[in-house]
Amino acid sequence: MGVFSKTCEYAIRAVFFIAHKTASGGRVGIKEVAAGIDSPEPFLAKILQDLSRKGIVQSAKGPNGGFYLDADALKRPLTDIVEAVDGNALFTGCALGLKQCSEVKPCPLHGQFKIIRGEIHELLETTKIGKFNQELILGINALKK
Amino acid sequence: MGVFSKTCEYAIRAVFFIAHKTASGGRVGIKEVAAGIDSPEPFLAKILQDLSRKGIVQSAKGPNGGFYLDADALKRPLTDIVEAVDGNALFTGCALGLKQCSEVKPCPLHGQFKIIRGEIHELLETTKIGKFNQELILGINALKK
DNA sequence: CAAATAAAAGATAAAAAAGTCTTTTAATTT
DNA sequence: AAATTAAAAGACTTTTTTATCTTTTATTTG
Repeated sequence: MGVFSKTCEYAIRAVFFIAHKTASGGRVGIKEVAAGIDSPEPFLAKILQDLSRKGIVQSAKGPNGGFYLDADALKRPLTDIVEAVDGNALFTGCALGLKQCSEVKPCPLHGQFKIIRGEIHELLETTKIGKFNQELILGINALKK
Repeated sequence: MGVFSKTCEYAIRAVFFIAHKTASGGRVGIKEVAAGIDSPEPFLAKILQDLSRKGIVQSAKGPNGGFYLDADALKRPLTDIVEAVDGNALFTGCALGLKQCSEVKPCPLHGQFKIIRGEIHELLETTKIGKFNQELILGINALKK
C-alpha cells in the first residue's frame, strides 16, 4: 500500500504529463496521455473526466481537442489533486483509523504522525503542478514504468 | 485513504492492546481484544492468526488460553507489524507508483518523498511494541472510537 | 450542414480488500 | 477419559477499488 490510491497516482502523473506537454499552448489527447504515463486508457479517461469537472484540468471536445492546463491551473498545488481524488484522510486522519483521535484522547501514534502528516501536506501544498515542466521536457524526470 | 490498510490499523491496535493487557503475565481472549479496540471479531481473529503464525504475537489454546506477548515481542519495532501486514511498499515504493523510479530516473516527487518515507520508517523502527503500555493502562492513550 | 474528431457519460466487469460463518484442532479441567 | 474452552483453519460473502466497453454530446473543418 502506497501513500496515494492507484487512481491518485495516475491522476498526478497525468496532470504532470498534460502540464509539460501543453506548456506552450496546444492540447493533448487521452491516448497520448495514457501512453505517456503508462496507464489503462479507459480508466484514465474516467479520472480525467472527474478532474475536468472539478476544474483541475481543462478540456476541449472535437478536432484538435484534448486536455490542457491554463495559467491558473499550473500554479495550483498538488494538494488540490490529492484532495479531489483521495480526500483529506492523508492530511487529517488518524494513523490507526480512530474517529475520535485528538489531542484530548490521542492514539499512541498521534503526536508523531501529526508531524509527518504535516510534512506531507506542506510538501504537496508548496509543490505546484507546473513545477517539473522543464525537468520533464528534458527527460530528467520520468512519469512511466 | 490512510497511511496503513484497515487490516494493518486493526493489527497495530490489537498488538498494543494485547501488550498492555498482558504486561504482568496472563492472556487475553479474542473477544476482549475485539471489544477493546472496537473491531469486528471474526476479522480480527484472522489478523491475529496471521500475526501468531509470523511470531509477532503469541497464543495458547484451551481454557485460560488467549493471546499474549513474550519479553522479546515487546521489544520489537512497529515496522515488524507493518511489514507483516502491508509489506514494505510504504517504506520503499515510489509515491507515484512507478516500478523503475530511482536516483537514475526519478519521478518528480522522488527526492522529497524519499525523505518522508525515511522519517516514517525511522519512527516505526524506533517505536517498540511495548512503548505505550503505561499510557494505555493509565488511560492517557486510546485504542478505540 | 455533413463528416470526422475527441471528450463526457453511463453501464458493466474483474480484482482486491474487508468482513463473516462453520468446522477442526489443541489444551485444560473435572 | 469426557466435557469445556479457545484459537486455527477453511470456505464463503460483501464492499470497494480498479478497469473496460458502449453510447452520447460537443466542436471543428471541409
